[in-house]
Amino acid sequence: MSDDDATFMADLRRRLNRHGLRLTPQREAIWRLYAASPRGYTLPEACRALSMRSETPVGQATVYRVVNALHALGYLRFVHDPDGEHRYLAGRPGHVHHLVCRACGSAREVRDCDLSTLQKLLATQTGFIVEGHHLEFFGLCPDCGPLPDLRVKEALT
Amino acid sequence: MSDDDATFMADLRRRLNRHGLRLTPQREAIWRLYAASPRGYTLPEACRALSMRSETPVGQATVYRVVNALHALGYLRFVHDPDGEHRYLAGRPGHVHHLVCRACGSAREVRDCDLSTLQKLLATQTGFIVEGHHLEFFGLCPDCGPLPDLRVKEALT
DNA sequence: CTGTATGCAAAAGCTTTGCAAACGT
DNA sequence: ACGTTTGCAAAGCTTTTGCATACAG
Repeated sequence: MSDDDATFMADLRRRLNRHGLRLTPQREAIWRLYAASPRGYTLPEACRALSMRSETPVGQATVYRVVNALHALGYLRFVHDPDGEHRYLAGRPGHVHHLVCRACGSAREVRDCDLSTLQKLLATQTGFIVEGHHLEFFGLCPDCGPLPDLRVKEALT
Repeated sequence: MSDDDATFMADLRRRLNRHGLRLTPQREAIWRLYAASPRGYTLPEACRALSMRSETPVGQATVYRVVNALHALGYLRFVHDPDGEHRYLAGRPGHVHHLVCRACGSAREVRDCDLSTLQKLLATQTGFIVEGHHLEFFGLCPDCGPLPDLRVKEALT
């Protein structure tokens, strides 16, 4: 285990404790699973991945409960699949958007985002109190694209 | 039935026919349901709304099939609930974003959106082929806001 | 007429919940 | 020790599918 990793786990433990929550082997396993994948997992995917692995298998109900908790604490975010499914990703709290590959599903964070002008304009024009926004870019990552139309591939299966 | 309405239905029929699909009373009922609501419906909500109504009740399987078809044809879009649920809305095809009220859920279209500069920048910086984006604003509509924190209300139920 | 669409009911999948036993602090 | 967490299994949802019947074009 690297130093960074140990430090991070200690942080995670403190942060959980501050909310009256505990760091268990299952919670650590779930965090590690997500931290190791740029693509993230939907809940059913995470259940499958964590029940099949030999070391610290995690029950389905626990996966649902813990992923929701980590999301509420800001340790996990989610992006929307091409199918609209929630795909959870490891990430620290803050205002971040994503660039998601439609072929392999891997995601990168997008830090620049100046929509404040547009938000103010919307507020004046519509009378809405604009509280925030959700923005996702999609396309093909350097490893996947360019490709022929993906539907062609699907048709061959 | 107004002229516009009749014209629209004729368009819908033609467009369906072009894909080998037919305009049935059920499909018309589903379209009308959506066209009449600025808030839209999730699939289960639409099922409930369409099975309870006296005239042309529509079976659940049909609602799922037809909403998906209308979405594929571009007649319905969806936005994401606060819970992340898909809430379908009537709307013509094209590049449109939404401003969604978190209190009543009603949505308004946002037509201005210049993210092309940002998209190009992302493409150069990351090597992704950026194909598009999904953008939603949320806040409180003129009828609903300002309000005290909604979670307070939930806690009292 | 032909092929599409519908409704039913069953199946499959996803998510939540109650509870006794196990465990972290 | 205490209160939290876990896993199981059941229950509650949402969504899909197969098939016989009905209907639009």
